[in-house]
Amino acid sequence: MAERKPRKDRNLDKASWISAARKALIEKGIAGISLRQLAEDVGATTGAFYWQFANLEELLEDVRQDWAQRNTAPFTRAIEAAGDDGWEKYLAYVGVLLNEEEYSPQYDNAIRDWAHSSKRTAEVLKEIEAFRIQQLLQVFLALGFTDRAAQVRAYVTYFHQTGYNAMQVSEPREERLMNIPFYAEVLTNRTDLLGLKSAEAVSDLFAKRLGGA
Amino acid sequence: MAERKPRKDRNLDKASWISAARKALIEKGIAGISLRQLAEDVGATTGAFYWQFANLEELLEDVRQDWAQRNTAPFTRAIEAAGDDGWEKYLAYVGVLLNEEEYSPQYDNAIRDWAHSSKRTAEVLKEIEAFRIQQLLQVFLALGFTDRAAQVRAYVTYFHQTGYNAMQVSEPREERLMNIPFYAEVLTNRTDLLGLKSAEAVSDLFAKRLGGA
DNA sequence: CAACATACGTAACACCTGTTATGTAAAGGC
DNA sequence: GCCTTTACATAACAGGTGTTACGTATGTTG
Repeated sequence: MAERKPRKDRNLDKASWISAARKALIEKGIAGISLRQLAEDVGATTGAFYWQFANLEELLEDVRQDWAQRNTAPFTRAIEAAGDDGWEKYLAYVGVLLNEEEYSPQYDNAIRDWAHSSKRTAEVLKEIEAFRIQQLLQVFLALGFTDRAAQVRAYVTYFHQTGYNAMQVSEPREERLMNIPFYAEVLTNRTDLLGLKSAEAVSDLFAKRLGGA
Repeated sequence: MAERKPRKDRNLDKASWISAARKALIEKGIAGISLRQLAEDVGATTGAFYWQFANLEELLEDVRQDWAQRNTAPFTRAIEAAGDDGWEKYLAYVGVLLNEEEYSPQYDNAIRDWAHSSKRTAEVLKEIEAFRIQQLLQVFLALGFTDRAAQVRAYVTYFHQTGYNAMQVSEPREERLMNIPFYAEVLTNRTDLLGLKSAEAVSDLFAKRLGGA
């Protein structure tokens, strides 16, 4: 097995290994990453791995950076694009959360798990989370909250989302959409969305905003 | 090493192994649990282990049950003891969260991590979390919220706490105490605690309640 | 005092891990 | 056509894992 293919048919670059590692990390946790398994996934052997990376740790560091980029950029883009209005910024944030093709909550979970056994991962995670909370703080300041009130609402919003992801809640999408107006009321004190009486109405709101941005 | 001690000096029961496993799980995650390491911790060898347990899985199942009991009972006790008033129930819940000798958020984290690679652990976790959220729902119903509003506030409260723990936030205790009135306002809409202007005043409130129960 | 069950310790098994040394087929340069 | 470099595959090494077979000291019973 693992027969040698003609040169043109193969393109074993770093990205292939990172992609396989990301997939394994998300599906089975950091303990599920094994060189032999990764090699099988990319259709190569462990020997090939060491042509692209000095060692496993080098790949893992690339995975950390891959996560930091993939799971942060979508929020930054959306919130910036929403303009200066706080309510628009909040809706943009929720919009990214709902559109899970843009970012992966499971990726977040896997990194957080990994951080418990890897100092370096904990370091990267801490840095990114501080950035995200700071980002949410700006949203709540733009919404008119000040000082500790804004800080606490940013915390509740982020912690709530983290907890929701960590628990891998499996509620029907309709249920999730119907809850959004209520979450918005608790977190921002704004009742704007409570008039939306169907899941479709909520869904449309964010679809429209995505198109307009 | 590992010399044979006189029979009277040793008490290698299941609890010793469970305790060592709990410690290892919390500190290093499920991957950090190794039979040889556990044996060293309890001052025995792997051979001794198989006298108490049929295999590793049997110990791990005991650990799952250990967690379910330890990290749920304190909340049940406190909320029941608080009587029928919703506000008192909420304060009792927060009181347990603050008094981390009663339950271990790190234990929760470790179990949640483990659940990502163990179907059985995920099963136990899911069951316990459903119970906890149901418990919080009763608190918010007692506070006067109804239907989806009560449900959403129970979710936000639990998810927020889970996220807070998962992130291993390292804020000074004074900071944490000062935030409590604001969290209470966001989650319950009650402003009762906003008058407390010092960390000590918040701390006293819960100390008094603990004594009175 | 002898016989027996209890409660371990010791050592080995098979399997898995990251890593490395070495072999080798393909591509490019002269 | 030869030579060198590239890009792998193969196989082995050292060290870790759960598990098991077996030896052995201790405590209990007759």
